[in-house]
Amino acid sequence: MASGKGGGRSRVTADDVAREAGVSISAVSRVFTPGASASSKMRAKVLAASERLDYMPNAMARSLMTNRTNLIGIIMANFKNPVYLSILDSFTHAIQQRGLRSLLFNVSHGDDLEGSVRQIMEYSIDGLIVSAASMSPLLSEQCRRRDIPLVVFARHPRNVKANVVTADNIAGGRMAARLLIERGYRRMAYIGGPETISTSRDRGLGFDQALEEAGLAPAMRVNAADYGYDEGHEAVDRLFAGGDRPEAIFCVNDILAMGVMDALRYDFGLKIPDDIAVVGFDDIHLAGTKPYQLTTIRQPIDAMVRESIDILTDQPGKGDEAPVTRMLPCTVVERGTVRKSGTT
Amino acid sequence: MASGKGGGRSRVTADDVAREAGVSISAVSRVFTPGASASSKMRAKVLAASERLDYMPNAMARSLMTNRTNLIGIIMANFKNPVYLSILDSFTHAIQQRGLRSLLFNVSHGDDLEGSVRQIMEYSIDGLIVSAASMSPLLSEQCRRRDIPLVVFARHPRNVKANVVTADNIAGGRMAARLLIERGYRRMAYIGGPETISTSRDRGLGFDQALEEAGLAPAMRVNAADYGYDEGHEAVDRLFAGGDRPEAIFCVNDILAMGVMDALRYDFGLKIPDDIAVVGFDDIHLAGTKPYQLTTIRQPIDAMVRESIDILTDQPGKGDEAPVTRMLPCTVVERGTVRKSGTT
DNA sequence: CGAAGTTTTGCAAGCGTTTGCAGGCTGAGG
DNA sequence: CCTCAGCCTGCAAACGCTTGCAAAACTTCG
Repeated sequence: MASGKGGGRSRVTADDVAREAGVSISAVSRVFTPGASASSKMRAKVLAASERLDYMPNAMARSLMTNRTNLIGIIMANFKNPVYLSILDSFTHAIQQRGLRSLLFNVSHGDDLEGSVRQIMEYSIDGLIVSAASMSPLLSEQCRRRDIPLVVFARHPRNVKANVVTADNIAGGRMAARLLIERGYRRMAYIGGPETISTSRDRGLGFDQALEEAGLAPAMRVNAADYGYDEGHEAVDRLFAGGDRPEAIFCVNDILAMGVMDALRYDFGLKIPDDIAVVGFDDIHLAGTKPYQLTTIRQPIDAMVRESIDILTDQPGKGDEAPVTRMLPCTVVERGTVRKSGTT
Repeated sequence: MASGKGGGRSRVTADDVAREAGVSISAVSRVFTPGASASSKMRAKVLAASERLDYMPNAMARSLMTNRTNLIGIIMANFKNPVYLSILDSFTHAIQQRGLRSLLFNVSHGDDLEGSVRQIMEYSIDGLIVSAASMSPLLSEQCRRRDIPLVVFARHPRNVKANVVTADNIAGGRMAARLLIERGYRRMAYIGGPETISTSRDRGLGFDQALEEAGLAPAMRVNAADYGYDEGHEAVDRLFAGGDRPEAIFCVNDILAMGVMDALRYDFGLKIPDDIAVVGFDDIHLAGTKPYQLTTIRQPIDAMVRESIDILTDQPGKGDEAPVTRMLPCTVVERGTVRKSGTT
């Protein structure tokens, strides 16, 4: 029966506040429920009592009745690429702005996705964002069954039925190609990531499309084993092993491009952009640093994030609607790894 | 098969499973509660029924009874420094390993901490990790009042009563100094972060201590406005404005050190380590890349994280114990920004 | 001043679990 | 065959909140 007495050991409940304020429990509840009706007199009494007792509604109990937890799940896997820190920043911020909370799941350490799915579902979250390579059909099936809106972020899986928010990677690939063509480069290479990943495929696809439209040969192609700096070195080694060196390299993302640039400069003694051009993707903060000055294709992260949250929060009304796909345009960020003049 | 009539619209509850299996609700509950007693026959029936119905206990309802949410809150602010991506990786992984979940709060966008605190407390989390500069006494007070174990991570605030897990920053600063002294450097500078931050203070303190012990003058000192690459440039400008150039610069962290290195090389045309030495702190992944090859002091992130979670999960038993402080040792990671031989 | 209309308020029935308690069942010992 | 432990199991009371419903309180107006 510890209401206000002693040191405040046990939690203060609505009941305590009600007693303290001389009103009913429902009254307390209504004061803390945005839409509910309550006279200003009562509101004042309850608020004062809550203040005195340092009361705070229990989110668990509330969600039991309302069926809403205000929790948004975020599944992430790639904790090596700094761009994901920006993404996380953007997501958590957007989520908090709307009075929601972020439940973060890490599926990178070989923690099997399937197992995690169970753990996630126990919390009956209000929405789920998947920003990880592995998008199992199981997951989308579970979400559908439980009516949990799902957004796949920055990936475009073919086999699952889910909302998708992504950059227009194909168009982004084309931008890279057109920029290089315009500047007089002809023999191109594309260094992608694992072939299974849609972003890697799409960027390469767009790149080749634009090359073909310009009557050029398709890009020489190497797939890095993973998105990372070190993989960039290894990819260049393989690319150059063929003997036929390209004039320009388009990389599936910035962190890889940085590894590529350093391999070109330090291992092969090439000058960028004089000897060879490099274009990246993402526009991470480090791409703008002095040693790199990387020309790159920027994804509109913030806009993509906003779009994702919008879809999640709008969904409840619609229920069985067909999943939507939003592709947001990329932009070219020109720095110093592609020469300016279009010489031949 | 989709069990529930109509297509599985509403959640499957223990009640449904009980009916399906021909047992009581309590039986279902006990099967899903690790310690509880249940005959293997009943267990089998319940498990089979749950499988058929795709049942999953509701974490909210459970925590209402048990008073445990299995939720660990993480408060973070610095989403620009890549080291925090590793930290987050490590934390989420460790948390999930123990069957807990991570609730992530971003307090970087000027979202006031005070307001966030309320939002956090509503979820009656089982533990809280604060890895942000701003550690208000209010927060620790609230945690104490609600009996929520609290760990301040990688910060060492003086004014709050809370558990603290941090690297031994003073010793780390000394390591940097001793390395530089041993290699024959004499006139040192320290580029710190905002003076209010304990890590910045402590690293500088240790650095100066070791200088004094060696009979050297204290380090010239500049404080960057924030931890970031760009701030490194600006700090060097201010440092060199005095006219008296140091032979070596110790930076409060790697990302700042990278900015410093590039300012030295590109703006002042200095060679590292021939003209000037640089030492960083953290050992982020990018510190090892070709253009930087930064010699740095590494914090044992994984160990610190494990220690933090241990404290959080042990705490419930102890309750009112005095807060503990754990300082873990750093190590020197030598690369190429300090010359090898100790010439004079 | 009283009737009709409009809030405001309290009651009580949930929400999906866990858990103390007591009755039921099982099997061993007499 | 009966008794007495021991385990299982179901009942029902929480946990802290929301919300439909109807009574109470206040307004407005004839």
